[in-house]
Amino acid sequence: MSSPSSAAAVATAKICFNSQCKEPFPDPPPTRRKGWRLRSGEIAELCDRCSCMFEQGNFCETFHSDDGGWRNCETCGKRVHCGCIVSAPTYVFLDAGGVDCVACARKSLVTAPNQMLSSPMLMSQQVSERKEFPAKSWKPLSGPFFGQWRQSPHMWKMTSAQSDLQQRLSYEFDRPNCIEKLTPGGRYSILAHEKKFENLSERPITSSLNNVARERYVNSKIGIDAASTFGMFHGEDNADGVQDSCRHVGENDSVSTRKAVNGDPCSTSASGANLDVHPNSCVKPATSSAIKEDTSSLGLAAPFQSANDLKEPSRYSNQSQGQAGSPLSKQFYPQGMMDAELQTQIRNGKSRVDNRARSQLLPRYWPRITDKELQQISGDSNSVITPLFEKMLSASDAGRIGRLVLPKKCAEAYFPTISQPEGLPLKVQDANGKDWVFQFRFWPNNNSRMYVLEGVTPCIQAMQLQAGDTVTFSRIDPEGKLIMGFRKASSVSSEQDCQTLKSGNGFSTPPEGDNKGTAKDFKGNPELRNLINTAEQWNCTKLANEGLLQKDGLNARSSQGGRRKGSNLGSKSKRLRIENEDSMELKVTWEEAQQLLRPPPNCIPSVVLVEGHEFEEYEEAPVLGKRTYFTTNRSGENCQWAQCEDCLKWRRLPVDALLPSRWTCSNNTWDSERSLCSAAQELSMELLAELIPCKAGASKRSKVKVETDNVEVSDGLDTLANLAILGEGENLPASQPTTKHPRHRPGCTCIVCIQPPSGKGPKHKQTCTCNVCLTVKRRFRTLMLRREKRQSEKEAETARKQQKQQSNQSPEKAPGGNDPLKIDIGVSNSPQKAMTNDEGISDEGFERRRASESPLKAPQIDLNIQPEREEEPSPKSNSGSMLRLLQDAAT
DNA sequence: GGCCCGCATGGTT
DNA sequence: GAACCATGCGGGC
Repeated sequence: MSSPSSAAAVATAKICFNSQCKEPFPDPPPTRRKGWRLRSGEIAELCDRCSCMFEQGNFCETFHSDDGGWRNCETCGKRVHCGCIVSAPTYVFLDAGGVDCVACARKSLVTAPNQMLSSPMLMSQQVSERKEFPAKSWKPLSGPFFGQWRQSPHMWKMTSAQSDLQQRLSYEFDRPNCIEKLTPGGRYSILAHEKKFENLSERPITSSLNNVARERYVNSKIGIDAASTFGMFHGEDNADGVQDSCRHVGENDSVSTRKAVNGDPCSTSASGANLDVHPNSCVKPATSSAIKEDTSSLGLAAPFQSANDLKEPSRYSNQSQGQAGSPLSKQFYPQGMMDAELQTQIRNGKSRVDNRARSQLLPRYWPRITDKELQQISGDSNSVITPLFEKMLSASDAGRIGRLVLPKKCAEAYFPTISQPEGLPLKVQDANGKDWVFQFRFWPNNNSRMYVLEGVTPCIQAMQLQAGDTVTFSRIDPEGKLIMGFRKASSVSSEQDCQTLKSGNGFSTPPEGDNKGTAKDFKGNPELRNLINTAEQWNCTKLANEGLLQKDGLNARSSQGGRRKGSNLGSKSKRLRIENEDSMELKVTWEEAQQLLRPPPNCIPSVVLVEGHEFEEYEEAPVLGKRTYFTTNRSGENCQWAQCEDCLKWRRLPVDALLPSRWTCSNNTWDSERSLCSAAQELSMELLAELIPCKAGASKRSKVKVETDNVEVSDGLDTLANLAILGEGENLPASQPTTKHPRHRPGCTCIVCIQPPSGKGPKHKQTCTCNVCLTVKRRFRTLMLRREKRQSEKEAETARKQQKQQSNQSPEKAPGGNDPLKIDIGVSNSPQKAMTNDEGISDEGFERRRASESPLKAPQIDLNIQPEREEEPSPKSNSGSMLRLLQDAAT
């Protein structure tokens, strides 16, 4: 069992820690020969051979084959040793009994995520696969995840004691140091942990070890590392006066964890009050609370605290197999980051994040990376991805400024502490493995801070991100790297994602399944959204299910990261919006806009059912009527009020009156006395103001301005309504709603939104066979066939008329002149721009599109349309256009 | 004049 | 009402 190398250096040799080997080896060894973590917190020093076996996971098979404790993996049947310190991290106790080897446990983690598997604890336990010290080893324990991430109800329901135990177990087994590289860690249930600790508790506890451990964690800001290594350390707790109640190793461990979490040596030694919790008993609320807070603080800064450990190799290296200076530190601590400040923070055990931060991270920042994605990121390696947070890019984030505003709590939780506005360089790796260095800094702001990542533009551009897309920050262990992934706003329904949910180069999140708690609504059914939105576009469809629409609108806000009202506009489009006073004033809600829709003349809408939702569909585009206001007088009589476009006087109308978008007194066929603008107004403005608050007393424009509180759900058609109002008497360009996209929120998954504004990038191809495209094409085909038929009939009819009345007919009165669609041609100054440009459709493209649009081209809703292509001469012939459309649709 | 930096403002939660 | 945060905006280069 001797090796030549070791024999050559017997004089200064150490003896292999393996009692069945005892092979001497040089001291210091030429190569690192680290084994498992000892109860003392140190690492067993092994000879080359044993070390190799240990690293390969064959140690027990080699040396403990005759020992007891062998069991079979419930999944693969592989023999698993469960009877020694070396094997402790190589198996997982199953809830239903039995054990799984870590490999199987890990698989089950991926394939059958459940509340436990999704829990931070489990994630952390995956870390047990790490070879090297994971900076985050105890991070899950602390809590960014424990309570923020996923926030599994299960987790929330756990008692404090359970939480504590989980945390403790989590970090203990999360620690690569103690687990060394054995096999990949898998999921651990609480039971498993408890059992494991029971096993551990059988080991003798020596006072010396306790002292060692105690000293270690007292000295170290992250004493938790030392104290938590193994349950044995809890002997030290005894020294604190809690020994009697902490006989159980697991319990003791729990206690020591808490103490360590305090990060305060004093509290450690004098924290008896905090320690008098029986291991198996439920932690008293007060104690638990205090503990949690401490814990959270530690955890939130975990990676960096860990890095701090690295900065103090003298104390930590022993525990971490001399990993000081490991890539971890480099990753998390770029040179500039390794500053005294950081050390000070670490030494002081200060936590930048309190429990509040942990628990109050807004749901919109919760990472929504699925296990699947995690697996994709980590690949087949033993890397463990820990989602930290995500953020939907704002316009300014994705703009040229190159500054990504970080949510404060996220920044403080997961990024290094910075005390100077200059901040620190932060190395982040994108999903392609490319490293980026951003400047992580902050601005003082209202006695607070605004954290930003500077220099993100190249990265943003490389990932082809834009406002509305989501960037995700994760940490990959054991490297400890920060990973910046992304999720395109359209990914949930984009072609590729529809089919494979591929993450691409980012971590696209599947539309469903993972957003159980937060992003439901239509987010959970993007195709439905698409269909609805598409229907809006194509047919000016009126969604019968208003509740659905509301959901839609709300969803856009809630599930898409809580975009603010009106904040989805980029600076440019916002300027446009501001400059357009009318646009600003003329906001109407979705419902109001819906009310303005009028069926096209002589057209009976047909109700179609799309995925269970009714759509009122017109074969011809509806027109927008004039907005009116309904009132009820004291006698209970209902009436309707409308304002003359010319004199601005308000006229009372029957409730069933439907007005064209431009309505004047002369159109007042219901009240001949007031059919002239010269006629006095029936009611004074004061009375009207009472009847129609906020409307009658305002200017022409603002009279119809509607409070914007409900705008969130109105975004879709507010501009549509504006068109009607601003249209100055002209019908809504019937075709426009079909080709121009109402303002959707970033992240909107409708088929229009998923198209990049620039026309670049992935988009739905003509051959796309996703449900959205198929449905759209099918319906489009039907519509076009009908339309073509009708058109030819009209043309024939018009031709006949022309022959008869040629002398009286205006040359412009072309066939189909009565077609309301025709009127739309003349509408060129409508503020359609506002409808689209905020969501990414470029102004130029929009202008071009608008310029080239013809009503009959309207149905040509090539949702993948490119502005450049729009410049192509528009077919004069309707039929030609139709043909082309049909061809497209047929593909 | 354009860009960048840093702070201020104000809407939103 | 406080905190957060998107973005506006002024000043400097």
